[in-house]
Amino acid sequence: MQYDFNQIEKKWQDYWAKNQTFKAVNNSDKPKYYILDMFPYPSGAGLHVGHPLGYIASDIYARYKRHKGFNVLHPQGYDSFGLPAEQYAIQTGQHPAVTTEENIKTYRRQLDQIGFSFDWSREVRTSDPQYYKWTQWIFIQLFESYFCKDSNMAKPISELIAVFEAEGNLKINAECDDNIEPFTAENWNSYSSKQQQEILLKYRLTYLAETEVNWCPALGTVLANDEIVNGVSERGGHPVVRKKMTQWSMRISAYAERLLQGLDTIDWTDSLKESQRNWIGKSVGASVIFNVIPTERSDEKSHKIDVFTTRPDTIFGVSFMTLAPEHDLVSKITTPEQKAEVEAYIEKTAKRSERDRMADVKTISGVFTGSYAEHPFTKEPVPIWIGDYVLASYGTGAVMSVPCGDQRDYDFAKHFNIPIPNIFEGVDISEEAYGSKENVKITNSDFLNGMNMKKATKRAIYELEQLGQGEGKTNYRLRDAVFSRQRYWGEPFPVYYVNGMPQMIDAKHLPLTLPEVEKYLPTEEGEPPLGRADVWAWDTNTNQVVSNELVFPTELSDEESHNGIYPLELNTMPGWAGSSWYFFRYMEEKANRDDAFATEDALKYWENVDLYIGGSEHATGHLLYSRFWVKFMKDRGFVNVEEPFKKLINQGMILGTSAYAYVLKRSAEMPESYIQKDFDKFQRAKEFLGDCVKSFIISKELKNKIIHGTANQKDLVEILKFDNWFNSQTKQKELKIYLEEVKAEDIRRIPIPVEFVNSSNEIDFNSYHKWNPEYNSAEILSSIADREVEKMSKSKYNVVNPDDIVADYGADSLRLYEMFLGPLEQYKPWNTAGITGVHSFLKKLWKLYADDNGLKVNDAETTKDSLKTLHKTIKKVEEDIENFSFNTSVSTFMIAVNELTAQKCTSKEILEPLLVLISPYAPHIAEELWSQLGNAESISTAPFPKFEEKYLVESSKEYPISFNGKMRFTMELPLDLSKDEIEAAVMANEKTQNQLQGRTPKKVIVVPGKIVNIVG
RNA sequence: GCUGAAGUGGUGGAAUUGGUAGACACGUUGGACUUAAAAUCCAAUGUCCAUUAGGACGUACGGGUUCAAGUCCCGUCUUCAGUACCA
Repeated sequence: MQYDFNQIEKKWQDYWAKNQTFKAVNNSDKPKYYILDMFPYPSGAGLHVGHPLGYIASDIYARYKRHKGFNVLHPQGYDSFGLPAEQYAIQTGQHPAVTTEENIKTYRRQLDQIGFSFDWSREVRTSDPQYYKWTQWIFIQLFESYFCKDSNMAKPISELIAVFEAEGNLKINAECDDNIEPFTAENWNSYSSKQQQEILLKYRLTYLAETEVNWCPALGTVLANDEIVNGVSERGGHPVVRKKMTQWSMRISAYAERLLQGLDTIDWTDSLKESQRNWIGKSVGASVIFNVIPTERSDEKSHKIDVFTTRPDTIFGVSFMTLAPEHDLVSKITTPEQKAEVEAYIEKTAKRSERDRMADVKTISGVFTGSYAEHPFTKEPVPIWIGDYVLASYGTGAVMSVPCGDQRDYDFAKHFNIPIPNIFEGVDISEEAYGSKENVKITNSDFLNGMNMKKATKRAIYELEQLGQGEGKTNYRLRDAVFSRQRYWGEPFPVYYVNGMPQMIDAKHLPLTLPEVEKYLPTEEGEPPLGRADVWAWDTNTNQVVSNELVFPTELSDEESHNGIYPLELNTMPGWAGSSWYFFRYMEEKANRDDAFATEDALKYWENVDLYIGGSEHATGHLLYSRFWVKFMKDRGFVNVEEPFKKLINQGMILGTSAYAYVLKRSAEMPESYIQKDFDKFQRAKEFLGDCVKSFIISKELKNKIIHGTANQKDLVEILKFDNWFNSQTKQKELKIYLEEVKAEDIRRIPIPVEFVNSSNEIDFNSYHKWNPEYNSAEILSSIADREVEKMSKSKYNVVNPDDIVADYGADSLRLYEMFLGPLEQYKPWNTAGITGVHSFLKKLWKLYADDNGLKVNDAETTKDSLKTLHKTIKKVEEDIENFSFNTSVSTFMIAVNELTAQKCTSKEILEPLLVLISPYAPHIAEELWSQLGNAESISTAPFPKFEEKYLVESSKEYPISFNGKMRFTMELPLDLSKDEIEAAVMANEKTQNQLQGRTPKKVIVVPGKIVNIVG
């Protein structure tokens, strides 16, 4: 009986599918457990070995939970709207739905052969109209809601309208746009419908607003910040301009405080919570209004500068103000004398990206506007500057500068010779600002003198309020999220426009499906791709999508004479729309999904996700938006939970181990990109060529030490050793001289596909030359590959496809190896060579149960050793899984199998439970052996073995005997000895006397069961 | 700049509360089997010194606490990720 993994794995995957082994049920006596992976975007490239890492971990946990008696929901689906399919459509004209369908098929095939215990009957796809119908529905609910600050929750907009009708907006405490004019009930009732709609938009949780975007006219599209490099588009290098566009926004800022507070209730990693906290960016302080002093020549009335500060206690330390160069007031308050300089500065700043402004902290720049503001208390004039260290996008885009208390203000003041008044008692500020909030008293500050920060802050706010020039304020960095995309392959908005005002399509007519277009590009006028659709208007008479031609031209129509056919929204929703609620959809079985996104019963039963596994790159995107939508849905009574994901684990990325060879050929026509211009890499290349067997490279660290002059004697010895080694070998010397003459452009570094490099880093040139004959005549080609760890990518030829691994070693080997690589959350390199280790482990495991003559397992008596091995393993594996330390349990299995093999164990009593332990990790081999042992049911139904301490109790211990903390030898002693008895036994040992060489120990430390340390 | 994570053999990594550093694998070397190769099995394998016995050094670097430090404390460096000069 051989371990035929291909046959076994196929057999059990078919069995699971046929018997629906992993189908979850929505009612059960067992406790529920919902374990979810971040669903994948089905890209055209298919899976590489990095993708399944998180799925394997969650699958192990899901299978483990089933053994532990839980009703487990472990679904999978596809985030199938997205840019790559659209780009492919633009290039090839193929409908994104078609390519997406193909990609999903590939993904499914690849996932299936890894043996996941997914309940595929609950699959979701965000691009499926039956799914996005409900995404559109949620959008409508957001539109029909506002955020009540009194009750701190979302409420139906109808309630707000009722208030407006009864008392206007004077008393209402609701989250809204900044530019709200107060109105009475009378005003409201006299407004036209359009005016009322405009006002309501300012309160709705999703609303239309003018937003600044990075517009690239050449591409006809909006670009993300990281798609722009040096002011031009990353692809194509086209110019990018800032442009205002009307877009849908989500009022996520209303939920800032709840999103922050909620973090304390969920079990996520501290680093992840920290990045969300930073993103929300709460700061408590005050807003202060400074009146600009009008000059004779400046225009009209006085302007007001609103600043936000976290340190109102330092208000008497203000010696200047700084506005962001983009600040609206700049053009209004700049004096004619300063105008030229200010404008030049603004132009200069506009070219710098925010990243640029941020990275460069050394350069201090700014310009005086010529104007002054009046200090609210002292009434002294305060000069107003502009400086690019103040960002327009945060707070009010203006700062009251307190150089004695803030280092950036201090540097700015020093640079421009602005006075630095000291308001801290007994603090020296001649060298730097005093940023600490603790242990200091305020001075030179009128009514704040002698107070500490806390007290002074309170008092300053009180005094500002008395003057009407400020108030206590909490500021959040979190901005409302733009929700429109100028793309084709996304959810259409269920929105049509009457007189320019957005109207929702009634939920019962959803889904509003994507129209057909002949091209997936923006229109020539710069409209989104949906602008190309011919049939894209809403007929309110029939509630159907009809031809655009039926829409009355706006100039001819007013509301009365309209024919009831209106243009539909041309934008689509962003990628995070569908992913913000998909975890609820899985809760419902497909049969019941027509009338609700999930039934109440299903939502009540599954509540929220118990364990969520995915990449940390979603920390502030998906994971924040989902929390926002769930809170909203809770407020409106659609779901019962406040948070979507109770526990969350980030899996680290698996990196590729690229291989490079160095080629020396002066006249070769080789791609420019292979030339090593980087000095370090050039040196490395020379060393590789100089000695293809072993390369000694001075580490980067050592180089840095030499540069910084911090190398110690030991480091210098290292360097000398390297030189000696290189010089002592004549052949090397010749080669070295030869290489000395070599110019950087003579050495090429060529990527070698990883499949042509063996585990000893030797390059298989036969295969390589067949694949690429270009370098057949190269003068020298390093025969050993230089390895580099980088992201897996096609262009680096380091992608490893799981299909190949499964074909060569089997899914169980792949699963074990992915776990064996290292801790789940860590970034780690993939190296296929190492898989032989886990593969031969599986073979050894098989041999424990079966040999050429068939099954070896029998009813033999258990031995003490075997029981000990088994229970040690149970204990460790259980602890490991609970701690998500999957790498260490693989080692534990190896140790167990090595031990049981050495013990020649054949006892069913030992070997049967061992299979259950291994089955979450290597389910196929476990199922096969389990059924060979005569079990009719799938191993997934078996309970997890129970650990029993009694098998691990020892009677003696191999004590390490240390002298001054250094272990010298070990001594086997019974565990029931007292401290004194242990000491006596150790002192009587001949080796102890050898170590002491006649000295009398000063002290003997005995920790029973642990260690003996002899001092002296 | 700030925030977070990390730094252990040739490589991936282990050491869960301070108690035998390097488990388990990969790789390497030697051996067995074989006409040969593959597969499999056995042995060695942190570095240095020593014929052996054994010894010295060793967890990024420099200090400290302790009978005992990879683990705790202080300082420094490096790498990776994120970022918003956050007033």
